[in-house]
Amino acid sequence: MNIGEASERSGLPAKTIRYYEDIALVAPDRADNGYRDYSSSDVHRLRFLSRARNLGFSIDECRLLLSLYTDRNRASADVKAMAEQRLEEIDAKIAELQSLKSALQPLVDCCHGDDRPDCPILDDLAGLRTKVKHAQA
Amino acid sequence: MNIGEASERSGLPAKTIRYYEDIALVAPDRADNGYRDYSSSDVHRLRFLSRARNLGFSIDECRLLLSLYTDRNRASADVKAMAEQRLEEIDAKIAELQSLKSALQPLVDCCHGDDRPDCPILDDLAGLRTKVKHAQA
DNA sequence: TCTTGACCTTCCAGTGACTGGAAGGATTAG
DNA sequence: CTAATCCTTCCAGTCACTGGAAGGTCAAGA
Repeated sequence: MNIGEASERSGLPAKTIRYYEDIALVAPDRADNGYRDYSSSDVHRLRFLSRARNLGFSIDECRLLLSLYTDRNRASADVKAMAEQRLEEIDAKIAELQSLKSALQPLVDCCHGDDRPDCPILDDLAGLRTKVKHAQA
Repeated sequence: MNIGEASERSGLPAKTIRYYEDIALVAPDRADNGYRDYSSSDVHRLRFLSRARNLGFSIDECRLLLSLYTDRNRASADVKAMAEQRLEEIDAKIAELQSLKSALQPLVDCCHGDDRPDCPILDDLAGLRTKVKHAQA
């Protein structure tokens, strides 16, 4: 099948599929007219990539996951370790965002947000640490 | 002061400071020897940038925040709106990561993670939807 | 048969916000 | 005098695409 159909079936944009070929994640055949010709196992591979990317695995991790996937002797421990690391990264990112939020929220809460010029958010950015009233829940 | 000291005082790497000059966020003087010469208000600006970046504002948002900061007539509403949008982005990102986590966690939980080859994580990536036992809390 | 439009190809450049490194000049300490 | 440290500019690389230009191919309709 042509790249358009492979794109539809895998859910990946054609541009992305060509890019994945550039970096050797897929290797479709070529038809006589020069068009790429995808087999259903190519599409399978693309769907695998799509899912793994959606779970936040990097391209290099995807490459490794693919090689583990096609290696009938791999140990599930290898995959589990990668997934656990992903989970840790996710947790770290969530924690970071929550601390960001707890820094920004009180500033927003105590900025009156009208057409007067004084603004505790800018004051904070400028390093003028004014007392921030804790917002009532 | 030279860039090294400005870097120390602002907490930004010298590379970053030069980059900020490239994109016109700061404009230090030049000494006779060609070295950049930072005033304390330059450093103030850099610290402002550092704080805003740490809160996750983009470079363009920082540019806007700086211009609002130096505009004595700005309305605090403008700044508040930007900060509120940031908060929304943060919330959206947290939600996304949590949904990622809830997709990945059960796979990790039910992967035995030993040297046997069968692995529910890879099965899921491959589209083989095996039943995932809900982990006991 | 011609033409239109959808599809495909390659290649180049841009994204955001830096970061690394090379090559070379200036300054300072010993 | 020399070595180390600092500074300069400029170029390239990061990550994972994405946009666009220029042009070839194909299928359907008038």
